[in-house]
Amino acid sequence: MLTDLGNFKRTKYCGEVSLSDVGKTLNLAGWVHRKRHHGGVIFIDLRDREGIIQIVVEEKNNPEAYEIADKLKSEYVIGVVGRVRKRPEGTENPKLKTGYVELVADKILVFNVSEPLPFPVEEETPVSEETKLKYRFIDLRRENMKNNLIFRHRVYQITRNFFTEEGFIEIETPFLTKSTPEGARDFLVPSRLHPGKFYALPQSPQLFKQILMVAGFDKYFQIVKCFRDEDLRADRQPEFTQIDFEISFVREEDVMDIAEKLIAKLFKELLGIELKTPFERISYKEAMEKYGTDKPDRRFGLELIELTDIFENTEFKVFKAVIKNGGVVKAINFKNSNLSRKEIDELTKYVQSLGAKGLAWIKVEEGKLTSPIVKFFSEEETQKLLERTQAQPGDVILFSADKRETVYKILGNLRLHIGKKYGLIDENKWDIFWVVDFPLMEWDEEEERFVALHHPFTMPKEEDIPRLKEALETDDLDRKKELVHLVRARAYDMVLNGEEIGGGSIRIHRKDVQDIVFKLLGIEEKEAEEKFGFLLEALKYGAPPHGGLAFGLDRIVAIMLGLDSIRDVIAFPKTQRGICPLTNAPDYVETKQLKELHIKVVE
RNA sequence: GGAGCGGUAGUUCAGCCCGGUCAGAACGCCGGCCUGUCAAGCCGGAGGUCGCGGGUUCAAAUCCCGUCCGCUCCGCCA
Repeated sequence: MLTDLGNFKRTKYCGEVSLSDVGKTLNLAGWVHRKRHHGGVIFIDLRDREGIIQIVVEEKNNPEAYEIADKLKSEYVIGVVGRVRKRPEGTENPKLKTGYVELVADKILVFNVSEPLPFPVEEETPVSEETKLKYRFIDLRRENMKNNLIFRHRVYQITRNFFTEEGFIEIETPFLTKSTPEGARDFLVPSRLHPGKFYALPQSPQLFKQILMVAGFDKYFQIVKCFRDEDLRADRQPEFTQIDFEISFVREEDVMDIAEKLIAKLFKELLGIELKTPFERISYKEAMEKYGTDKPDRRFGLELIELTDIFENTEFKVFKAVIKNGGVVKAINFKNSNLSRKEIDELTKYVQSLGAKGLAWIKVEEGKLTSPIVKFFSEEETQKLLERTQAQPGDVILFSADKRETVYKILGNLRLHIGKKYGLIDENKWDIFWVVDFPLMEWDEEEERFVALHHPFTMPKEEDIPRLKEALETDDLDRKKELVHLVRARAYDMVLNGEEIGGGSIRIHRKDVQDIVFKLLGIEEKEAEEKFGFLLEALKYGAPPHGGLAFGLDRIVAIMLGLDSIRDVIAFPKTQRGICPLTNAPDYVETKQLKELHIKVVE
């Protein structure tokens, strides 16, 4: 039954056959999507990339083709030569794009057979992630996955055209590069030619694009894979794609303007949505205080309310202790929720999973307050609290009192949890804005040193540089922290529906400033020389002022398509433990290979 | 490293609480019938190491312990 392609040549995609083809003879090729056998007449839904068309085979008119059609099974790969005709009246199928025509088979060629599929190409039944990834070639035949990848392709095209029109030059940077400290864990590649030495896969092309600026390519862009060996999430894969760009002789506004234009263009051309530019900007401080996160989802309320001042002199031991230790008291008011004890218990469990000791709450009811803690409050405190939270009967106020960062984390996540769980999020809204005025560095308790919030090449605000210098000079750690925390970065993040989709900064182009920053980050001169020497060297030879940004392409595509996981916009993604079920990577290698690489595995 | 949810037929699931006719459904698959269907229909059939290992018990899909895998989250991710 099987036949070679022979001189068969496809003349059209199945999905593109239309009324204008009626009467024509076409050669179609594709997969048997489904077969309906009526005894005497067989209908075959033939599927290719562009869609599905109905093939008709009648026994009395074409016994030869009928005999072959009879034997066809799902997902056999066939070619059909036939004549397009208008469907008989009353048999049209408006659900199909091609539903007003059908192809009367003249000849059927069977190019290949298929075993029964592990799961159907139809999407009615969901399939477990692992099965989908193991049989990704089947999964990608599905309408949604196929469309996702085509959508992604269009994002590439629009992006490339956009940057080209704006005068940017696309330049590739190496994947086999040098491991650098700071940031994520590197994937390492052993060097065969240099025993004991390793390349690292780039976490981003950051240093190379800066060097390209020094080289005079004043507008660079690239759609590029990046690699970070960290734990995975729904929006994080070990290898992911960035839209990366960098420009010389610019300030923040110039970079942000280009970034906005690209996003606005993608939304307009792909979704038909006009985003209002320039995008709104909020400060890091505002984001943290109101939402407890630097990437707030503002499509719903439930903002964090500051209460520390109200409880400054409280007798309530828990709050008192927290405030005395420099912590804060904040709350969210879940308006008109009438939460039951059971629901509050669930929320308590949730915050406990985040590391909270518990969840203090007040149920505001008609004429009374139900709460395990309100009895410890003074009359005045209760009054001010109700006023500040604008409490009404039906509301439930949920508290967090702890170190500032902890309160942000607890309430920020609780807010999001409630928003999702209780359907507060307006899914039809597109909330896009910038977060600006990030601190340059923050103190890392564990490592007992400052770490860069963005990366070590981010330019501090000019007016804050004296503070940096002073911080460098003082030996008083508390004073040092105080000074450093006041230093703001010339950095900006773009946030879309509560996800960070891009971030960038104006970079340090002066060696003296870079030296100060490295020193404060605890990177000694020798280390800086070893690890970033090539950049520092470049900065000596006429580095222009420059800045840029990188977008997370996978995230952008996923959000635009309304998907929760970037796995659904990546052809061959990894599972949460970094495994590819299709290829079974990572895997053991031959001892010989290890030997060549001068590597010995230690248990 | 930690928390939660899940793992039963090819697929998606029910059964698990309360151990004993609980090895079940739908779809798919195989065979047959059928000339206008399009999630075709009708009749018949095959198909399971209940993730894995151990324990408790007269008896375990069901209870307990451990472990592996998938997903979500915290930590981590400049």
